Amino acid sequence: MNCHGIDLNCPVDATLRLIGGKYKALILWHLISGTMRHGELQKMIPQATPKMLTQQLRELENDNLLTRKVYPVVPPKVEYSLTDFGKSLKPLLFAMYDWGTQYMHDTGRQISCSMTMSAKET
Amino acid sequence: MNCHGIDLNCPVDATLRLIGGKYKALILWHLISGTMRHGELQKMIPQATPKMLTQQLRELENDNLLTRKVYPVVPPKVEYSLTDFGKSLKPLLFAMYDWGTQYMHDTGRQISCSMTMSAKET
DNA sequence: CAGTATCCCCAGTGATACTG
DNA sequence: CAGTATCACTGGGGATACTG
Repeated sequence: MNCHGIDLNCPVDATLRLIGGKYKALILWHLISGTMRHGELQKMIPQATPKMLTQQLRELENDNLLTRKVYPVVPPKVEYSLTDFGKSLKPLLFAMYDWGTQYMHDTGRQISCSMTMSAKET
Repeated sequence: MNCHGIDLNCPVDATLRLIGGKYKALILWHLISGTMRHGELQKMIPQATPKMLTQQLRELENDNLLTRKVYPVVPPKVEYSLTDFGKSLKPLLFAMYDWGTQYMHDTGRQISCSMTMSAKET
């Protein structure tokens, strides 16, 4: 039994169960460049509704891929950051980025969501 | 406009649109080790119903990630293989496999779906 | 701001039966 | 064997309104 009550026997399957959610890889990818607030993530992933974004963030938090830090201030402030476990996904996320970049280049599309290379060094 | 009628601007998003389908990464992963028939894939991905498997295979075919070869024999025989474009996903799929393997190892789970290392050399 | 709480709908999926 | 066709359902996800 895994964290979702289903047998995991294939590593690729296991990976997908953790980061295969609708916006999970995208969220994790954007968090590579650093801590972000809910609203910032919302702007970067506009296709996700606030509800969905929150839901995916909660699942990622439950799976220990990111941490949620709440500041007791008004107005509310919440920051999301990758855990070390989440950071271990960097090679995979960069592989996704690289393949997508190549694909978009080959098909002549613009790339409007880039990533500073400095993040890769961390 | 991309192949599904939605703007693609983030490479990670672009990647997910092509291989983010429910069983797509799994299908592509299993095809790395070579050509496979529908029934073989079905056994390797039992959680997918035949209908779903066919549907995902069609989408992958439409996106030129795999080819479908029909032999005009009785009983029918259909073989699926990765295209060169599909093979370009290998680094990404192996990154998924590697991360999943590490994760399963860390959480003390058995790995019953392995992959011969020979495939990696191709 | 960063969420919850509700309601609601339909598209994705399963189950079943059938066919070239 | 490798599908297609059909029906039925349900729960994932959208829309909206509200709150600490």
